[in-house]
Amino acid sequence: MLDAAENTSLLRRLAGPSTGKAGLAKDQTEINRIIAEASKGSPFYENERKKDEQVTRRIEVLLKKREELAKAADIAKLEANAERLIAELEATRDLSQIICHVDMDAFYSSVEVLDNPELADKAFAVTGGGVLSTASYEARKWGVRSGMATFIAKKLCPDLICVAHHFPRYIEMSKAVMSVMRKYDSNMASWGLDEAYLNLTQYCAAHNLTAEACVAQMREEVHRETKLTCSAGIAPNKMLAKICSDRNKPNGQYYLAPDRDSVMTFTHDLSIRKIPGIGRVTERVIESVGIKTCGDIYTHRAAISMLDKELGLKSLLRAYLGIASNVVEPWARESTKSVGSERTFKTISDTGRLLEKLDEIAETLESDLEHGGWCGRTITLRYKLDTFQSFTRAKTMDRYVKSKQDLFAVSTLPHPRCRYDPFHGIDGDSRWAKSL
DNA sequence: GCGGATCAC
DNA sequence: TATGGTGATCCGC
Ligand SMILES: Nc1ccn([C@H]2C[C@H](O)[C@@H](COP(=O)(O)OP(=O)(O)OP(=O)(O)O)O2)c(=O)n1
Ligand SMILES: [Mg+2]
Repeated sequence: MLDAAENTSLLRRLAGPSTGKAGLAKDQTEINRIIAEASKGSPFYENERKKDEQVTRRIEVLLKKREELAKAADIAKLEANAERLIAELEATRDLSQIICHVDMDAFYSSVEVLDNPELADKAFAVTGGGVLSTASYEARKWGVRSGMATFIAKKLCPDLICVAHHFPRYIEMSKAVMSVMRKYDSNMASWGLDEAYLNLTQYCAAHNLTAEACVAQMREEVHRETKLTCSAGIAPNKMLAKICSDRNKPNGQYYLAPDRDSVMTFTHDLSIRKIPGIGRVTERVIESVGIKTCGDIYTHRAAISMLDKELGLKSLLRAYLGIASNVVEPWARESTKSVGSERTFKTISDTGRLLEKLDEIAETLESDLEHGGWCGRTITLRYKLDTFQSFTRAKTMDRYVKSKQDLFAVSTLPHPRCRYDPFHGIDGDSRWAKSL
């Protein structure tokens, strides 16, 4: 039995991020109802429900602790602690750099339209492995989202067209986009296939351009060269720029002026969920102590100060102040810490066949390691049951390894939790420290 | 160092 | 007839 609050949080978990934007063909309550209806009783749904309950327990413990600590709390002292940190952070505020975050619009979908113009303005999604990678903006009007199971998306939008993904094409188009943008900052940092951060300070100065004109020009050039549209945010640091790039999506840009007042006004009513790193679970936890917006962080600074370890006072204050890193650096090979390969497959209960499957996955990983020139010391095996529960077993070797043979060392570790359960999926995998 | 949880695309 | 793949980080032990 779910009480009303738990039910709400579970529905939100299942529905994924709602746009919050106008133009929904169905209202969000109706969307949630259809998703719950379609999911109910499935092993996936049950697993999500259990995880959601765990979070509920975690919140209960947190609130109890707050109650306990509040009895003996010296509010003035707690607030002073927060104020001290605020002053410390404020001293590091740097508004001198023009940071831009660019995010391609419905990236995989847009590439599919290039290759099949029939899809333009249609409700369609890019699928693989039973879930959607992304959906066209037409499809999003029906509540269809990234990460959603294909069969649920079809219930929300019966006319949804499903297209299988074409990764090599996305990689190719990503390269084309990135090479246009890199002309504006040779230190550009790409994030995934469809996002990038740039520091435009130098370019703007050298070409006597305002930040907004510079970004408009860059987006125009990207479109001319690739026929793809993107959205951009311009702000004094990476966190703010990323949030801004979402404001005028699709095919738009948003400029946040580099002065303290503009930044503080911007963050004041900003939902904490917009902060990169604050996802659905953290949002729920923070909301439970009365914080919904970045402005609320200041109001509740004493409580957060008290629950510093659980909530992270410093990082929340940074969100409140709109202070974050403005360093933009290109990807460096040394920053890679792990390389892995995983597959989900139909349930296998037979140990022999399971080991065969693990062999295939290890083979894939071995090949990826070879091509990338990687090796590593810690090997992690991840496996998932048909209940969707997943576990990991890791082993650190006394030398760096890369062969399939060596990867298998981890397969002989005991797996006490799954002895009597059929496997659903296994992830052969490994984590790294060093390149060859 | 290990395992679980969370997050991002 | 049905819920992906890759990589990173943080916390408590
Ligand atoms: N759970 C997810 C999220 C995203 N992607 C892929 C498909 C997207 O096209 C691409 C970029 O992710 P975005 O979050 O930027 O989403 P889109 O670019 O599709 O749409 P938007 O216009 O909202 O940026 O990454 C994925 O495979 N699985
Ligand atoms: Mg995008």
